[in-house]
Amino acid sequence: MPVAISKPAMERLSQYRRYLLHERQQKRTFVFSHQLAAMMGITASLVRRDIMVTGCMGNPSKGYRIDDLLDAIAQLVDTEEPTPIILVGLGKLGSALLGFFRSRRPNLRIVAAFDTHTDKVGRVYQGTHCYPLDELPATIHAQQVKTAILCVPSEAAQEVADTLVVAGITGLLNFAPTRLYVPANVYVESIDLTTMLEKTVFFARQHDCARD
Amino acid sequence: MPVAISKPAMERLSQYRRYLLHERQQKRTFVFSHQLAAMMGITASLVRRDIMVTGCMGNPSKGYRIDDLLDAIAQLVDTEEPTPIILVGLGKLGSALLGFFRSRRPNLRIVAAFDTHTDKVGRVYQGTHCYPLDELPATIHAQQVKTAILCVPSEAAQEVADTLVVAGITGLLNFAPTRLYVPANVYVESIDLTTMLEKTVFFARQHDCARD
DNA sequence: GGGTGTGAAGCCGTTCACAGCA
DNA sequence: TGCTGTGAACGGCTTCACACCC
Repeated sequence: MPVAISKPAMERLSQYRRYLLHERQQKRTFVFSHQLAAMMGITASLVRRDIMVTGCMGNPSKGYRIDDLLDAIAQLVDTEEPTPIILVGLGKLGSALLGFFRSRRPNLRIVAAFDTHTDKVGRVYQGTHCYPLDELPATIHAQQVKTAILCVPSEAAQEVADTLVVAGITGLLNFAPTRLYVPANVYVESIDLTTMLEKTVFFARQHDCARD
Repeated sequence: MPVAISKPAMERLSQYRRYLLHERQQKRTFVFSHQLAAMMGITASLVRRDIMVTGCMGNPSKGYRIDDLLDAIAQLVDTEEPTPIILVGLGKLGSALLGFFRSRRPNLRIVAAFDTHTDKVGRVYQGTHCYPLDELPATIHAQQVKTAILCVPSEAAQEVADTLVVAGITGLLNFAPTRLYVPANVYVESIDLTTMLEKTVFFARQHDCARD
């Protein structure tokens, strides 16, 4: 672990990259921190702080070289080879996510999908093969998979998570609205869609009241 | 706005509720703060702090009455009538979300979906009718919708968001990987799935290195 | 004794402020 | 002059610590 990166900083780096890639396509070669800040809706200091952890150096009159930034971010957050990922649970949400993640970052490849339903097993969804759950450990070992996306119903989530952890998964992106109990050496990122919607509704109402 | 609730507190209240509803189904009538804390993976003090803002009072020997808590949370975060919500963008992700949110909180009803593709308009997805985009303002006004879920491609997101805001939307749950520029009286909650996956991959690797 | 309610302290991410530099 | 790099200050959320109560 070369440098410690906080979770919010990590999220921002991922988003800087998206913007930088876009800018590079426009043949631009330099950016100022305040430009990144403006498009992210944050302060320029924060951008510079984030860039500090990448070790990238800017130039007071030109700003940061986009290629340097992209390399630095890639070196910090990516591996050399594409990272294999698996997805468990091919319900509506699961297969939508398969499609969503396909064709985003080419370095993040969903190499296999898993489901219990026998009618799904063997078929191909969004270009990804579906296997039965009991092939999980073999696939994880064979491809050295470390990250899994979990889209199974809440009731099954903990059990599947246990299987994944035993098989060697150390990172879980969890869409089931349940807390997962995992060992300390496993990272869980939960996206609780219902909670997010309730939160949006709540603040929508609050903002509505506050309007003049 | 009776009490100020921070964003993290709001998320936790939504999650307490899920657990409390589950407990009530098991015929349990009281909980201690440390029980809620254990299942959320947080400290008991934090739970008590959150409960403080609801105005609910506990009993040192019994804990909190579950019905009281549920009422207090509902009063704080819900409206009396079901809240109407619209969803824009019926791609794979959009229709998966329609299905996901249907049958979750009955008080949050997705009353209509919208898309530009003429072959989708007029059809029914997951029990929800799909309308063309130009009917957005009429529907928002007619049903007094304040919250919208945005699942359109990045390129279209800002334009659609502008339309929504003009029509009176004050809360946006955005799945497009772009920052949205909106007036200060509009709340935006963005779920950046690609960033979340990158984040998970990054910390998965870090945790993997740190294991003994 | 064990749990609640809450002032006070702590922590960590963000912002400020400014020296250094092109 | 205007931007970068960064120590110092700030602020808000979380945790500590403890009085009070059953």
